[in-house]
Amino acid sequence: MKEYTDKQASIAHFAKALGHPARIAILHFLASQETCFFGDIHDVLPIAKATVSQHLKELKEAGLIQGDIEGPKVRYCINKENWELARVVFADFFNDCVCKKGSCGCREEQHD
Amino acid sequence: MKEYTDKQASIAHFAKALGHPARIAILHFLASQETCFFGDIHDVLPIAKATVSQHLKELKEAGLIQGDIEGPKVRYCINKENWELARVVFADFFNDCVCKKGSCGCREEQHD
DNA sequence: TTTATTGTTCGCAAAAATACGAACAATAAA
DNA sequence: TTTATTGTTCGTATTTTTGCGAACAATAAA
Repeated sequence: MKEYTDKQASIAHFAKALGHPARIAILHFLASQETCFFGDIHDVLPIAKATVSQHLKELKEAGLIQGDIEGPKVRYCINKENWELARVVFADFFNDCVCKKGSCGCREEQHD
Repeated sequence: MKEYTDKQASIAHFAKALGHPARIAILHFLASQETCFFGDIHDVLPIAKATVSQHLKELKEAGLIQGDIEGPKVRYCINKENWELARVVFADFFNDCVCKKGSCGCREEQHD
C-alpha cells in the first residue's frame, strides 16, 4: 500500500532511459567516436532524424548525455558525472538485490 | 542505417524490465524478505493485484524472477543466474561506454 | 460438498512511447 | 542576399504500457 521511494523511482528512471536499443546504440556510438555530431549518430541508426532527435532528447532529460551547439551542428557527448552516478546506482541495486543464500524457499532448478 | 546488435537489444531488454518503480520495488522486496508470496508483494505496493501480477509476469519474462506454486499460493524469487547475467551486462555497458578523456570536444561545464 | 482464499487472465480504458514527414529556425556558404 | 546545411519541433498515427475490476481456476478449509 505504500508509495515508491525516491531511490526506486531514480533507478527506474535511469533504466527507462536505457530501455530502447536505439538509445543504447547512441550511447555505444558516443563512447566510440571522437566526433559525435547529430548527423554522425543519425547515419548509424536505422531511424528517421526526427526520431533520433527525440531519443537524444530523452537521454538528455535523463541526464545521461549533453549537447553543445557548434555552428549549425550539435556535438553530443556522454555526461560523465551523471554517467558515473548511474553506474553506481545500478551497481548498488544489483548488490542490494540478491536472494540471500537459503533465505527464500524457491526451488533451485529453473522451470517455465 | 544499420540495425541494432544483439548486445544492444539485450541491454535494452533488461533495462526496459527495470524501467518501472513498481518492478524495482518488487525486486527490492524479494531481496529483503524470506517469505515472498504474491500476497506479501501486493501488500507493499500501491497498485491492484491484477497490476502486480502483470508486473511480475514481465519480470518473469525478462528472466529476472521465478515463481513457484505452493498450495494455493505462489512463492516468487529472484532468478540468481539471470540476475548475475544482468549485473554483468550492465557493468560491462557502463565500463565500455565512457567518453574517453579528451577524446570528444564537449564542453567540460554542464549547461541546460 | 460447499465455501474461502489465492492469484491469474480477460476485457477494457487511458496514458505514454515510438515513429515519420513536413515545417521551421539557425548558421554557414555562395 | 540568397541558398544550402543542420537539427529541432510540430502534428499525427500506431503501438505499447499501465491500470483496474470482474470473472475465473485451483487449492485449502469448513
